[in-house]
Amino acid sequence: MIFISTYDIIELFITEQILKIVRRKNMDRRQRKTREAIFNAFTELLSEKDFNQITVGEIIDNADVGRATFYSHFETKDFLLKEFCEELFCHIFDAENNSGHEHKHIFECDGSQSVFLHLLQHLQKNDNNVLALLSSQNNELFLRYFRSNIEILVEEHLALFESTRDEKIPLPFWKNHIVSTFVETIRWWINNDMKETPESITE
Amino acid sequence: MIFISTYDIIELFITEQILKIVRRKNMDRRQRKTREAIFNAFTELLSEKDFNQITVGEIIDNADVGRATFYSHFETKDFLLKEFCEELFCHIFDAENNSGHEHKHIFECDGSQSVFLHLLQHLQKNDNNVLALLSSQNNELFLRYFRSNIEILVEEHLALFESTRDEKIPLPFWKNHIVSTFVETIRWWINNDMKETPESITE
DNA sequence: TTATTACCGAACACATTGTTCTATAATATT
DNA sequence: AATATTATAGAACAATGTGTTCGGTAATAA
Repeated sequence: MIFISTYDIIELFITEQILKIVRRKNMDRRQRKTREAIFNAFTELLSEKDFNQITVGEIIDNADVGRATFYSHFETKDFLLKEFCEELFCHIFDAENNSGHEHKHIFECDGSQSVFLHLLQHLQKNDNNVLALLSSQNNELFLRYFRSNIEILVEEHLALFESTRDEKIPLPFWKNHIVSTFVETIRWWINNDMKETPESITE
Repeated sequence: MIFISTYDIIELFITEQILKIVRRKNMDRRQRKTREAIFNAFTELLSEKDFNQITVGEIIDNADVGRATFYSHFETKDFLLKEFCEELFCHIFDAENNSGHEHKHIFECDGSQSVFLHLLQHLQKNDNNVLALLSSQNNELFLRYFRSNIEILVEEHLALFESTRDEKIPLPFWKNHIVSTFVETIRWWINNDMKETPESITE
């Protein structure tokens, strides 16, 4: 016999991501403000120059925030980037759930074709200036994060692509190929000012 | 009537790359030694840690070279990386010309299939520890340089791939797709300890 | 109203960068 | 072989960036 407490069940549903969001909404208004100010300043700087050339001094000047305050929010500049990306991509990949409601998940559609379509449409809406970041000098940086998210999605919905797979091709290679094609197509698409989406999908 | 002086002809053949090599061979022995010492120290550090976390201090300590000497060779750490990569990939892509002589160029073979084969074989020989670099924490860094070299090669030999191309697919997209597949396959191949080459090629 | 908490701003030690200098030793030139 | 040239070591240097600490102040929570 297995005992499952209500606490266990709750814990099952409250993922780490959700916890973070809840924690953030319950934050002190001052904390939210400075956090947002830092993120905004950071976004602006990222579109201008390389991440490695951005100094903490510049960030806090643009955000109009004290030095000590910055370091009470983020351990280092790299942690700022990490949290920034998490928030950014969490937003992209979850936005449909919270707002639209016409489709619950980016992959839960007709077939594997609409997967592309949805993501591209989403990018076209350009929430949070993702496009600016993906096409900036730091595109490699963000494509890396972007890729890791895509990898998870593809992993979860590998069955959708199984039909087009040749039996001779080893699975991990096939997986890598799908993800790479996905990411590289988007990279190309963004760098070439975006043609229409269905056309890209047919490929 | 067009006049072409011998000087012009010579200039046609003496590319910038060759000039660099010649200049390097005529260098003072001391210069060559320190340059090599710095490169070796740099290689070792690159396999250990992230490029951005490597300091000039570490490099000159490992190379056992004075600080001023380093800066007389390389303007900054980034220039060191640049020259390092140039020498590295110049070596990979030109090695066959200078040594083997069984085939003159990586692309001048039977068909598009052996292109893969040659490059993979070349990587397997692991000249200059390219593999260590391509699979280190800095793999993104080197794959970027690697990619730009592949791009040039593909550009030059685009005709080879024309046969497999669907007419509906725009050319620049097709080019991007070939290069990406190429690079990403190699990335996967290296990260998975390299199976046999012909199998990868058939894909 | 009171207690808590986040903020500012300034100062601080520390590390890294890139420059400049002189003396010395290895090369190149004649 | 003698001399001129050039690269190097080593140390000191200013300039910049990092991350921490502190006490006072103002906003928020209780």
